[in-house]
Amino acid sequence: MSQVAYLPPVGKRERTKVANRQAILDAAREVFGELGYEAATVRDIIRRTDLASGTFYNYYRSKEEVFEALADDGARRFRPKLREQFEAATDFASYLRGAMQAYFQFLADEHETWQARRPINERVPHMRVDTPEMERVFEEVRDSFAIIMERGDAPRVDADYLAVSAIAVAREVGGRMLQRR
Amino acid sequence: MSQVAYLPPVGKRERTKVANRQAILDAAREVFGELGYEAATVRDIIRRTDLASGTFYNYYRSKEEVFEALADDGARRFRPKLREQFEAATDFASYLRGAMQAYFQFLADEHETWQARRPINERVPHMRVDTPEMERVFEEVRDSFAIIMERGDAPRVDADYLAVSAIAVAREVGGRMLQRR
Amino acid sequence: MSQVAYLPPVGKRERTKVANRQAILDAAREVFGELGYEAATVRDIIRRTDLASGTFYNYYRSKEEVFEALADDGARRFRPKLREQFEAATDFASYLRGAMQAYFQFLADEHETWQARRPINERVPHMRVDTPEMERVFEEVRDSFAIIMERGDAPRVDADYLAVSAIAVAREVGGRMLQRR
Amino acid sequence: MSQVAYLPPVGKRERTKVANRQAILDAAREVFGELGYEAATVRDIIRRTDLASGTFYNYYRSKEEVFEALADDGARRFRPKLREQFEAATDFASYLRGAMQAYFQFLADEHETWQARRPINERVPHMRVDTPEMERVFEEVRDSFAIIMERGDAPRVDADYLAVSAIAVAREVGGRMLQRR
DNA sequence: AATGAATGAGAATTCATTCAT
DNA sequence: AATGAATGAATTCTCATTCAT
Repeated sequence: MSQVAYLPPVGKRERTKVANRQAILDAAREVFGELGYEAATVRDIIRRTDLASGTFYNYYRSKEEVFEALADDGARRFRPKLREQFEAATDFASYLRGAMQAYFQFLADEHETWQARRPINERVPHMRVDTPEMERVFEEVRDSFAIIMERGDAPRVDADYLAVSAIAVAREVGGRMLQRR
Repeated sequence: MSQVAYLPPVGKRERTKVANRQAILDAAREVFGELGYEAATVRDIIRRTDLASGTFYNYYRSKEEVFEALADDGARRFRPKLREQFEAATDFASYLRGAMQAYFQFLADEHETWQARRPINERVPHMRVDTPEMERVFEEVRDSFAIIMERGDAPRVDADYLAVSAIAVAREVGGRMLQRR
Repeated sequence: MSQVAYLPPVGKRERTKVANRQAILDAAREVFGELGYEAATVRDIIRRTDLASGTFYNYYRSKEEVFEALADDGARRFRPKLREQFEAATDFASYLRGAMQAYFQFLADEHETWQARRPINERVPHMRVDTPEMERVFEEVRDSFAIIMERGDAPRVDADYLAVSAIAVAREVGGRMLQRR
Repeated sequence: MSQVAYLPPVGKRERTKVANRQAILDAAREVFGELGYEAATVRDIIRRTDLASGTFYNYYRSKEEVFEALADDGARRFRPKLREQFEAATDFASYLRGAMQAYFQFLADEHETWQARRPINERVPHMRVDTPEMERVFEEVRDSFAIIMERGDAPRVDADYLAVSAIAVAREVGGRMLQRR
């Protein structure tokens, strides 16, 4: 409050656009986690923020858009962990195990987020792999599978389907894990 | 007023309640398939019907309820097909293959229905296996796995997790299949 | 259908119209008492009955009508008590006291009914004295006042206004009494 | 589109919230006066206004709430008139007479409002003296009675009951006066 | 006369979005 | 860029009433 001169005033107005964008994202994560995607409203989100309702629209055009941003953000943050597992893996089994565990850990850490995210993935039919970052996660998994399978003695399986299946299992099992809290 | 004698008027009043219930269910299947669960409204459903808006509420209390009824109905109709596969299966692999194919076929046959159904399963966190009939499908799969694994030389794996995983993969792959139409 | 001759059928159908009319009236008394006039619906009333919804309309045309019938019925039952007080009264004061007490007793006995009745009286602007029987109660009070005042040494006051005022006070005080239960 | 430069458009946006709140209150007074409390709808009220339907809910949560605000407002405006009568009164009778007349005058001036107000007071059982300002009117009357009775030669009567009765009579007689227009 | 499902008008209310400040 | 009141379309759902049986 008392401030050394030359420091910009501290108040709502001083927020950077970046900070506002993040504030909305964080609020949305909470709200989707608590209410689910469908029940959540833009008002719910903006209410958790100290921004005004109109301000939401300076950053996102709709609930859908903020949801996608959220999913994208999660995928982006998860990818490095996946990469680590790939680098540490010695064979297919160890990669799969590591990646699954990493995912479950990530899920546990974000709990609400992912609880909320799932609905979206499926609610809009084509949203399975459908933010850019989610697509990159899929590619990462598929390519890792391909490399490891080639490298080793593993059976030749279509890497695409394998990746899809592994991701499906990870989600399903992860989701159940969370439901049991 | 003027009516051909001996021909009773054919109005909604003489429909059986069963027929009305089914008409709503059918309309809902279409609507969820076309618009997705979230976008669909009760009005959309009833509009596809020649019933009055208030009549919907004589049968279902909400969009949720009709959706659940739909899911339940689908699961109930799928179960016999699953049973057939179990009876025809000679080993684990053949059961898995048969069940998956049966599922994909069922999906293809119902297209819209399932496209719509998925959203719900996931939107409400606990809805994965959560209408009574869906639970019975899960049990059927799990028990079939258990029996087949015992019977044969298959590796001992937790049948619960295996069933969950197989179902997740079936859904995911099936969903993608439909998305490509 | 096939019935032993000479024995009237036992069942809903055997109800007399009088009994049905009374059943509706009784149900309405309860419902208005519990929900208040405005919140009460015809459905609420008929539900307390073992009659079908359509049957209501064989007896009363609307919620208003059944309410009026209720008010009328109450007034009709109260009038004799008022008459007793008049006959027992020796002077103005004793009549007023007796009538008030009789009213409060009547109110206490019917509790729900009157709790419910009041709303109506006032909700529809002209309903103060406005069922035939309520008008007769008013006349009874006014005439009793007039007779007693003439008979005695009482001050000459307009009997109409006096009756209106006395009734107003009785209602107000009676109402408050009930509110304190 | 074409606008005189320098003259800002006059739209609802620049109204003060106070003006909007008052506009709704005024519209409600009219509507309740014309239709009665029960028949009136929020739509009727907002329609008399040049506000949008949703705007109603920015100010009041329901028909009930706006009604209470109306009653409160009336009582607040009446109280000073009552005070004047108290100050001008020389004895109990003159106060009672003055207060009654002031009330009838107030009623006549507001006609519709009060015609409408009564229903509410009674519909909800405890609403007799129940907005803060109405309670203050009651207290004013009671205290005035007490002071005047102490001051003078008046008979000792419970001031509470006396006030209740006087108010009841004033309402009833006033109401009848209005009904005869 | 009784039944009770069907009707459909209409009420309350929410909510994404706009836009003057 | 932020604000937050205003907007009004849209939705859910209730309910009095009808009417075929």
